Amino acid sequence: MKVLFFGTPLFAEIVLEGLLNSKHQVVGVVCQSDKPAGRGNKMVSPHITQIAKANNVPVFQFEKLLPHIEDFKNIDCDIFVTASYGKILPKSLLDIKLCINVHPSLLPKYRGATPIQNAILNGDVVTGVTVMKTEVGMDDGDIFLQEKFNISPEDDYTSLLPKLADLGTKLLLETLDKIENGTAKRTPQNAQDATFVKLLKKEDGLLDFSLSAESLVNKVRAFVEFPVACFKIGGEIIKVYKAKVATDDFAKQKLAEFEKNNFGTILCTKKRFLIKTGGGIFEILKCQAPNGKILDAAAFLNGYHFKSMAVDK
RNA sequence: CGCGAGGUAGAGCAGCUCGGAAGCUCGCCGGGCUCAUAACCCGGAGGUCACAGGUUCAAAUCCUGUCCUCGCAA
Repeated sequence: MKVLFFGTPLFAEIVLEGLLNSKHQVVGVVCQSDKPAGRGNKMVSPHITQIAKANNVPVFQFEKLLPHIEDFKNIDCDIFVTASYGKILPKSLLDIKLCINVHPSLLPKYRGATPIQNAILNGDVVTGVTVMKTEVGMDDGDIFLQEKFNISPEDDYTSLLPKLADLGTKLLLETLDKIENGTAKRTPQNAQDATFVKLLKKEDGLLDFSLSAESLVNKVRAFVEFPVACFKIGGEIIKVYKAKVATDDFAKQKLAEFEKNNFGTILCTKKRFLIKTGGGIFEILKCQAPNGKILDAAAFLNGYHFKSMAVDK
């Protein structure tokens, strides 16, 4: 089939690559417009544009889609496919052709912008990918295909996203085949079971050490790309990129030594970075001081001068 | 020219204000001690202080330029 693809970030890139390597033909890639980014605020194109250009696929970048409805009507294609495009498509656009979407969750659970992060954040063991009809409502269209996927305790957002994107690609290709030969079936979502997840904000990353160590580790895993889990000590922000719950004897012994201290107390600074929490011991494995590089805990501790032996409240 | 921080031994850092013998913590190599070690003791290797100019009797340190890295903001 001739596909017009809508998508912008990494998840969309992976699905697009899968489409390009399939028997289906991608007639164009629609992504968000260039934005100033990085030091110097230079204008940067979404990376997906390079993939499109490398495959000689035309790229369409619009600030708003609505003024370009007539242009879309003139594009020779059979179907629209969206994958993490980043904006809601107007009804007048969805009326032109059938439009299907790849969404990395078990819909109707986790409708919205950050399904992968929230699955990890909540400590889910199972998530999945859904291919459904794109509607004006947020991720509420009829489901074509859905498949579960196990989240490993070792997975963080960075490692899980490509796995779900690969699964999404597989389901998308199956759906396209079924639509093409007329065997596709749709199942409405059960709206009563729907949950919604919002865009993440900077302040969402702040770690609250009154919570359990396990939930803090989940936040680290979920937010590793953005906004990055962090805490303050002596007024300085320390970002945490990798952490675990410490349950070994050495850690337990340290916890016993500081039995009377409040949560947020740093238990050990020799070679391991342990912090007492409201439930268990939080161990930092990779972190970053302001202006510094991301370091292993041992390297970080060699040179870092603690201004306090407890995390700021 | 968006704002800011930095480049010193294999790693992480101090020293720069106020120029005058290259330091700390770890790692590495060798030896010692211990029932034991994520402990301790002794010794050792390892640096063109990012690069290029300038000032000076003397520059990691002061001045100018270049390259690279990172944080913030978007």
